[in-house]
Amino acid sequence: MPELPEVETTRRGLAPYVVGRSIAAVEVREPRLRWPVPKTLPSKLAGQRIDALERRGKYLLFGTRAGTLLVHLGMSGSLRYLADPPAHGPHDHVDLVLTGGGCLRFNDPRRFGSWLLTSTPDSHPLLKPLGPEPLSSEFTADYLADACRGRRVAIKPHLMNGRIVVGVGNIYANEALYRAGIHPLRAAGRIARARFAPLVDSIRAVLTDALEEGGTTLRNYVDGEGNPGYFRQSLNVYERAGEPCKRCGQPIRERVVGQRATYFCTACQR
DNA sequence: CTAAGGACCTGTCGGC
DNA sequence: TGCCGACAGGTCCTTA
Repeated sequence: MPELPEVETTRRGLAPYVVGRSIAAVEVREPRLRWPVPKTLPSKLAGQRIDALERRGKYLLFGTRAGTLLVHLGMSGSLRYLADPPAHGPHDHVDLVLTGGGCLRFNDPRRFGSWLLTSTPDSHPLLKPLGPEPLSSEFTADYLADACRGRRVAIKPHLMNGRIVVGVGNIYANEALYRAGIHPLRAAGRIARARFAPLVDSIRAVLTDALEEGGTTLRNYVDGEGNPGYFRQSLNVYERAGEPCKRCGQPIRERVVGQRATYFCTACQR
């Protein structure tokens, strides 16, 4: 579910409620997530102050003196701040209870999310291999052109590979390639050099626009305060198979590429 | 090394 | 109405 705009929206919404506050307890009702929630995680975090809430790719990083809590929302996860938490419901797997009332509640029907603790986030095996942040100055046309050189894989799954660039999932890969006029099945290594600047700009623009709308809600996603994202209405191709291209009127096509639904306009994308 | 496919889970929806 | 298969925003791991 959550791609960069949704995770960043969650981070921004939660930060004012949690940064500077202390953890009273971590209540793990269902430890069977993508990886088991470590049994020692609650005792290590109890009593710690949350000094920072940052994001790397689709991971949220809660910094404490005892280590950094890594939270990933997987496909269907959401993390909400509840000032006065009601009784937990289905799929409310973890509560991070703050001193003085309030808690962060993690809900994740499919359990592809994760809660892990590390004292060395920079060298953590899940974070270390990640590529640049797409909204940072590191992500340039030169960088992406290099990262595509000689690759036979289709550009769309290549953009969704976190080692190339982080934060771009299925919705925004489809949307960015539409904006850039690049066919999602084109081999990454067969993209002309001059097309990388517009592609980088398109990726940035899609993510930035989605961020302004609070992300995209298709099913489960809500931000830190429980609000859905409103970018769905701005999608040009995603889940629009058969509907007219907003630019040329041809029907949007759908195909499965790398096991993921892929949407494009054959007239506008080459 | 690269690339492709399976695996992990639950909920929902369309078709018969 | 009920059942079954396909599919859903991610990404690691295995296999070729």
